[in-house]
Amino acid sequence: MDIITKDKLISSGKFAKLTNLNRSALIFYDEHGLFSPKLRGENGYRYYSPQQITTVKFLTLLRALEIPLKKIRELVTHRTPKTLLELFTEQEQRLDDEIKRLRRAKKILSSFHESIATGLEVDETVIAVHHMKKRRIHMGQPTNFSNRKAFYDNFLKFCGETVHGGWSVDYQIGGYWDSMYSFNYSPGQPSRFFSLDPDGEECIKEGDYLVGYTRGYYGVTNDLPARMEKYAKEAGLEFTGPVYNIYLHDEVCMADPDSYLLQAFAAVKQTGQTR
Amino acid sequence: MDIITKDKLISSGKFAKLTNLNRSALIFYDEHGLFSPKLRGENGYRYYSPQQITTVKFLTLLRALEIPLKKIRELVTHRTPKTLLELFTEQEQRLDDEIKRLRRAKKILSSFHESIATGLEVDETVIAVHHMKKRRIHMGQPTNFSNRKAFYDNFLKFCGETVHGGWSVDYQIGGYWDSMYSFNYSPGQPSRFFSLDPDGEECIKEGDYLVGYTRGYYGVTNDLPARMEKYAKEAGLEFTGPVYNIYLHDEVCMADPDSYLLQAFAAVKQTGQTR
DNA sequence: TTGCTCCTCACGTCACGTGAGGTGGC
DNA sequence: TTGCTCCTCACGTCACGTGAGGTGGC
Repeated sequence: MDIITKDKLISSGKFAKLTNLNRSALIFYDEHGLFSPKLRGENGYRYYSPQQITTVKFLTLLRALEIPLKKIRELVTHRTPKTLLELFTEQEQRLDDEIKRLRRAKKILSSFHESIATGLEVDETVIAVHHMKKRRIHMGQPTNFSNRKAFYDNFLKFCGETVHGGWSVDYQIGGYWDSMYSFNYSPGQPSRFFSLDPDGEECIKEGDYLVGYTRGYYGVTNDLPARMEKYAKEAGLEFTGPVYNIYLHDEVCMADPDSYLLQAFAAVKQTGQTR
Repeated sequence: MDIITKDKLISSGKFAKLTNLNRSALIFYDEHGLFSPKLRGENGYRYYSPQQITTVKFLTLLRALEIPLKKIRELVTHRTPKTLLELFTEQEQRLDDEIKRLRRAKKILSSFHESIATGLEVDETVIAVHHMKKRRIHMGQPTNFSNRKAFYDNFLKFCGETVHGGWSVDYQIGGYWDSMYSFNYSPGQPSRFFSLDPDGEECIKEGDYLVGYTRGYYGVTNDLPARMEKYAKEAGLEFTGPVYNIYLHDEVCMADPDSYLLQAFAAVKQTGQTR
């Protein structure tokens, strides 16, 4: 090997720039026996060899994988091709998992994103028929409102069963009624809960829906069911399917609980008999 | 809104289990004004409402995005649909970047993986002709060996130019010679450096290569060039293209610098004249 | 009564980042 | 000489995790 002379070597500042590391990180690695400069000047200056760039690159790769320094130190002192191969195999798996996790987070984000954006675009004073695209959801079991804390029990039950079934409870949760009749009769008691899970096993069917909005805390529907029924009657619409409630703006994006924006939509068809 | 009574509420331990958070995290959030229980018992017990599960879910989503608590606190106190929409748009971008970063890390890992695995499978005592698949690389500029620290200068130059050109210097770096003649003549002085970048603009062409191995520190080729020439002569092979050097086992997986495993391969064809 | 859960400090951890105060090199 | 780089402490930071020591509830 070569004789090491200072003129071939690189000071800590320059080496930091070359490797895109903070100088303090280099000092930290040196102090903790992870990675030391090739040479120490009589004045204490740290000098690195160009070859050490590749070593640092490998170190930063391991750090980018969030392997703790303790494990890196172990690894580096006991490395063999076989142990490294094991590590790499394990880490490739971990990376796959992590990528999946991030993709999931993206899905959740864009689900919220869509709701909030819709809430901003929409004219909430107007009730109208809109064509809605198919939308996947995860549907919970039927609810059971027999005692006074039933809402919470049902909500908890939905969350528990959702997680237990391997579904995610991170998407927004909405309320489902079998019919406009039951929505109007007991707007605070959905027949089922559902979550806006784009990988859900069921879906909100594509089709025409009568869509209305109101503001208020969870469960507050004000006169919305009545307004929807009235509109339907006047427009010659017949309710043909379930009613869905989704909070487009909820606690996630609003501080004032009385301003949450509820969207209700019910499957309808034209009867032809307009008043 | 409902009157809050304890029987609808959930203790900190149970709430922690429900939300899959550590109890200490809940206490930490409470102490730092991020998220507090609905009710505090006279004995100091923390009681959460089932509704707060969704709040926590949102919190953990933000934490999963690695948004610092400080920013989360700001966000939560000043949230509006618009600011949240901005945040989500920004975070979706960040997630895309992060996924790209992880994919890149995976590529780097699998590149090392392949080298190490090949090094373990191979019979390093044998020189032989192998058909090699096309392999993308990033090729550096021609080297210039005029002074005694030229190797390091060239190496640094390659690294600098690679990064500067937008390429990655995280893949393994190898040596390239225009011909077997120049490899044999100056085995310590490659005509160019290259990196095993699978997105590189050039490639090692698919075809037949004479492949040999030796062990030693970077730049140590021992008698490998001579052995390759001898083998070629005896087997009636003609060298038709460049020579590549790759360290299958280098400092990444070996502690002993004298045991690094070098693979050299040179493009050949049969002349038909076997001795 | 037993065992489980809850509480509040207080200190630890991880991988650096950030000065303060001072020296070395071209 | 000036300005830049380097050094060594020492303390800060971030988001909890981990006991210790003690109380409350069924």
